[in-house]
Amino acid sequence: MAQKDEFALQSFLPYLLNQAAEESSLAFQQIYKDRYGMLRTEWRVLFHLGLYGRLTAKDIGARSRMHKTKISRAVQRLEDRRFLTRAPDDADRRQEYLDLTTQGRAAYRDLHGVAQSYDAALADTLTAEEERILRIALRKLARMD
Amino acid sequence: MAQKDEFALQSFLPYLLNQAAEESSLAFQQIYKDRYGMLRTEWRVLFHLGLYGRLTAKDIGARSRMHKTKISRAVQRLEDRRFLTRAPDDADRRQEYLDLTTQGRAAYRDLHGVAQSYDAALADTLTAEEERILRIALRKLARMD
DNA sequence: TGTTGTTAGTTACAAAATCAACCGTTAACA
DNA sequence: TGTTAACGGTTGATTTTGTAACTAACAACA
Repeated sequence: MAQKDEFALQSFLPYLLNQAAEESSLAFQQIYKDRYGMLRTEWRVLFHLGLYGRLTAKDIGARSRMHKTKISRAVQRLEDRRFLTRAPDDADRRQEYLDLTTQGRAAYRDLHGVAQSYDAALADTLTAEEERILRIALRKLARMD
Repeated sequence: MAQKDEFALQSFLPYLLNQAAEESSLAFQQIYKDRYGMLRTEWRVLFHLGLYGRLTAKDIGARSRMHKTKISRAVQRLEDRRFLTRAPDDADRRQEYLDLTTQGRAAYRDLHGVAQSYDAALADTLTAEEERILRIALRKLARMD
């Protein structure tokens, strides 16, 4: 009655995904932390603003699926450190538009470049086919398709 | 002088990996939390013990790459809730062997089964080829190969 | 208008993760 | 042996996150 147990922890997709995610973001995390004292949430907010321009906190939430309290705190910290400014929306005074400052845009450009080469380096550990399929599969799993 | 900027946040591998990891572990997380009041760290420790049998905290750390304080606290909580016991190692009294209790093994078997079908459901959203390549690529990125 | 419900964002408090310092034990080696 | 370093594991202080309740503004509609 030997029970076949091929299902090791290492084949559990959420576990694998987590390990790969952690391992792959470690070095990059160190960079935005060291250079700009940013946390991951802050880096993400900065990235969204750098990429799409003026957004409200809500917009960022919709795109990133970060919880609004996380965004609120990240925006606060980025404002404190002069990476962004808030502009009231007169048409709807519940929300505020967020804009990167000159300093914010500089940080964005810097980190954008780092991310780009970091991504290329990661992809280099894979074959072209693996990379292509990986991106497709991840989009599906993240429900981003 | 239009600068081509194809590098969106959504193509950054660490970001994609994180989103996929979060999205894919959400529902499962709810299960071990609801059924056994476990946190992710605790579930991981339980799983390692269920899968490999008696281990020390250090062994678990080496396999999972969790920080030792996380493991220490997870072990503590699992012991408090009678999912595992500690046995002193007389050959090296710095470390302790950890063993699942009957209750611990039952929880492991239950969650193991859930994980198995959960994994199958996730894989169902992918083609066979995508799944195969995905696992290979993730193993490489997680440096588990 | 006025009441009720919804939305954008913040805040307060509890839960959890991180980091450094720590304790007892073992290893290395003069 | 005696001294110093390294190791396994724990603890405490601080930081970060999660959850819920909150405020202020808007919307819907009687």
